[in-house]
Amino acid sequence: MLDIQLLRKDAALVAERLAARGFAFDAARFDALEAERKTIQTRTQDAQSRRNTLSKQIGMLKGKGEDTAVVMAEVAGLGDELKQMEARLSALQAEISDFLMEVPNLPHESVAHGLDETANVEVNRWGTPRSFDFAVRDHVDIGERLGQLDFAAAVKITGSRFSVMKGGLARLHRALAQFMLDMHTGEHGYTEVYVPYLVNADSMRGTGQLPKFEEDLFHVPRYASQECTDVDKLYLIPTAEVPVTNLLRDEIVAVEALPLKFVAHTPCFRSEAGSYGRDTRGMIRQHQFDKVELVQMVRPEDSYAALEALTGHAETILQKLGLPYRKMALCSGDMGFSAAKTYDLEVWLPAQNTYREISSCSNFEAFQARRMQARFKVGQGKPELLHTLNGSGLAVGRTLVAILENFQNADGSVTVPEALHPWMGGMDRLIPA
RNA sequence: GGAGAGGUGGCAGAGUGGUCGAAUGUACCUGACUCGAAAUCAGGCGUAGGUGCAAGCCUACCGUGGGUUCGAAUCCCACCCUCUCCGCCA
Repeated sequence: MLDIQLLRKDAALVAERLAARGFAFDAARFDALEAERKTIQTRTQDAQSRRNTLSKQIGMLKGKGEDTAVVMAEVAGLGDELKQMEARLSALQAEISDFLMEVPNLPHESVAHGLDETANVEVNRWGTPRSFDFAVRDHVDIGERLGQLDFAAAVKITGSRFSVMKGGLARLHRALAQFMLDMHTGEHGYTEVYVPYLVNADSMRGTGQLPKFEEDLFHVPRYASQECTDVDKLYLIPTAEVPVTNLLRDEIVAVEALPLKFVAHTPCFRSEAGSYGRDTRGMIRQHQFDKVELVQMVRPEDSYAALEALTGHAETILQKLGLPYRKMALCSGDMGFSAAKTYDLEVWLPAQNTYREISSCSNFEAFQARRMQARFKVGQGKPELLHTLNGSGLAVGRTLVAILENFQNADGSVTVPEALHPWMGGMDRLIPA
């Protein structure tokens, strides 16, 4: 959510900056709503004030045993009108809040202008894509030839866009998550957290998934055999960002506690509505996948340095695994709803002969913090909104795909990167059965 | 699943219709005393919004949402959460 004070002061400027990301901000509507709100609020509060004064008088008179008829008569007329004004005011405030909740974050000044991914800027590349002296297979072929990746079984059990892994591949998947967690806790100073995979609507609003992106989410009724009204829905998390960032919702922490750095390994659930034709083959786009997520809460002045550091933490994983990648600075139109600045890390996939997103690292500035009232306090000072950041470190399923494709051998086996050996129980290759 | 108790300021804890945004204790901040500290004493000490150049004034908030009333922390309804006992369970 944007700062309403900023909108009141300069809606035109905000509209201009939002246009850079392809969002049409209706400044006229905002101004009209605000003007009416202001009038109604002032009038309502005046009426409330009068009622309170008169009611106190009644209390005093009764205390002294005097007659209250005159005052009672005066206050009697106030009731209906006041009720109407209060209703109108709260309707207006809800309208303004709904309006604001659908406005995306302002892009940081360093973000390139552009409306889609073609305007993204490559920041750097790491590693050299390997050249193969045999025909490369994609991860689906490799996994199925190993006899360790089974999409047919997943379709039978659940449906499309799920997968079943077995044996060494399942272990490799687990090893990846363990390796990432151990790196981030041991080397990068993050605190591991375990969090719920089902969250309430307030949490989804806090990080910005709601109200705009309901269709991307899976949800369940809070109780079995219950009609699903909004309040009674629990949502499956689309990323650990949601439960982890919401740890700070409605909290005020001492400035000494910052920065807070959390890492969580969770499954993620996405309905992938509207992407029916894309990445239908393989594990690239699944309804359920695992991810190790990095989350930071920092002082506002530190958040851009923290974004660089956090992105670096994700890059370290790719480097240790020996996976070639490139770092992209997203343009204004390609960033997520809540982000002020985002770097995507894209890993090299030989079978697709291209780089594919494996991590997305964003600074949300105070956008999420304002929605969820996540604040810090210096000494006895006034609470201030902190800045939130997060990034994948990394998406486990896609990392697995990258390993299968980059480290495949002519005989159908796959070499396990050395960094993962401690978690592989002596297994250094996956070999077809 | 059954039975009961309860949700009040950072914490503890009063308050069952009328100057209650809320006693008291404690923590915290400022000042006095002290070489310094402790102890003691005095004052301060929630969040959000509106209005004003400002001092300030006003409004809302006692788990959440409704309702009754001139007036609700207090009464009524629904929901959420916590705790205790029994049952069940990884």
